[in-house]
Amino acid sequence: MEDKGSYGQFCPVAMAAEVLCSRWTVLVLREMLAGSTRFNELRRGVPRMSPALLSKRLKELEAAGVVVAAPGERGVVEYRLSPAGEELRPIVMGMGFWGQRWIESQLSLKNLDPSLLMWDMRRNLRVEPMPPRRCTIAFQYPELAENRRHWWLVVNGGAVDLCSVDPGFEVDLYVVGSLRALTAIWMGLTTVGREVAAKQLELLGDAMLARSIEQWLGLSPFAGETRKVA
Amino acid sequence: MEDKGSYGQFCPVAMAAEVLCSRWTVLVLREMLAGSTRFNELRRGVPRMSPALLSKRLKELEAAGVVVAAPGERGVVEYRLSPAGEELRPIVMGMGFWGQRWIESQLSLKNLDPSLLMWDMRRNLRVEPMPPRRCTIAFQYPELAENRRHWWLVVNGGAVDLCSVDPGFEVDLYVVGSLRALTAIWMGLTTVGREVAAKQLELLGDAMLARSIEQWLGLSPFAGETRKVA
DNA sequence: CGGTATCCCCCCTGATACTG
DNA sequence: CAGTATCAGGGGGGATACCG
Repeated sequence: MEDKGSYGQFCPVAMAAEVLCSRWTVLVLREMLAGSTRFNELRRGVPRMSPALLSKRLKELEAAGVVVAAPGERGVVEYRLSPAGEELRPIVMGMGFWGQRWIESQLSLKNLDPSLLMWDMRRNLRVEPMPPRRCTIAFQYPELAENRRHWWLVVNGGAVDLCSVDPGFEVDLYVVGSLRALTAIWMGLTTVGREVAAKQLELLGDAMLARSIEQWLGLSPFAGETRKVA
Repeated sequence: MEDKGSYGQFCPVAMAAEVLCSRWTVLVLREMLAGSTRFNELRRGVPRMSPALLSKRLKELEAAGVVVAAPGERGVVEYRLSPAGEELRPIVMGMGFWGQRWIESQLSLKNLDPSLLMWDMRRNLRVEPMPPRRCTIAFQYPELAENRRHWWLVVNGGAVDLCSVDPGFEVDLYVVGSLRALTAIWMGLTTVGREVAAKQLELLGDAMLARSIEQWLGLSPFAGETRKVA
């Protein structure tokens, strides 16, 4: 009779919490709100989530009317937010802004991950301020193991590609520094200029690209929020 | 090294989700946002949560800087929201509004609970439209077992008391009907007038009080939200 | 690429009792 | 009243392998 997972409360907060507050769920929603639609695309945003669990969550969200799964262009299933799901945007974003304001940055910076960071940067890179030609930006994190040290963002014709293996193009700009510094920049906790001055970051190559980096390197959507804690 | 419960992501959404999205947590926050401060007061709002777990969650929220526990007037511990906790209000309320819009009401109405309903009504009853004298409203749910059938709201000098045992006062108004009907009214899914007309609800006693019931019987904070699903 | 299947463990959770 | 102690059970979810 009594559903095990249910709070047993008619209150809309409780009903909503049953849908939203299971492990990984809001992170999956965050990925979908950011525009990911394919299974493996979603996985890149939640790499530590097992595919079985991601599949289960997607089905749950579909059953709840939040996600619609339908074959896309080439018959491949695409997951999209329903209108109900789209209306979760202010809630998920609100959680992010709250986290940015109230979670100690030291705590966040314990969770460094170059793959997630580069993936985020790829998504938010601003193409317009860049030269119209193809540009290749190489990121290097010297302190990391070889297989996670090198990343390339290739901007070409308005599209941005992220590579973890050398695409072979001539590199226009090298961005070399600690993963912690670049993550802090991404989160709006510091700036490129400050980290360069502090020798945590080095820009090598095209001077124009280097000078305009704060124009084209997008920051986290939450970077502007004023912090209330250290 | 790697914290087990952590998502391992620096993203503020993930950090916030670690704090907010464990079982029962948002319901505890809802209670605190509604004004409850004492342990057993909180328990009344989450009756199916074990005291051990409530205690654990309160400690977690305290560690996260969301809740402040401090001895109150008579040395009894009182739990209050910190500024960070208070800033969760739009998020928790947002979840409620979203639930009201997008969760099928049939689903909510599977979770009927007279104790929660009466506790909510006690909290939101509007004293001003009532006569200045002491008023006793008796609620009866004939279909329920004897021990959950009878409830009394006693309004006296601006204070509202909820009793599940007869306080002994003369009753000014009897509200008799199905728990489902009264819950639906509380949630804004229907109105007193409609349920009376449909014979799901009966008002007996003081005609003035009966006539003004929609003035003094407060509704759920989410009742006004326009529904998008059945 | 896009998922299932399987295994298994740990911890969450619920229940009950108890204590200051 | 305000919790803590203890215990048992179940399932959530992590890891890995596998399949179409």
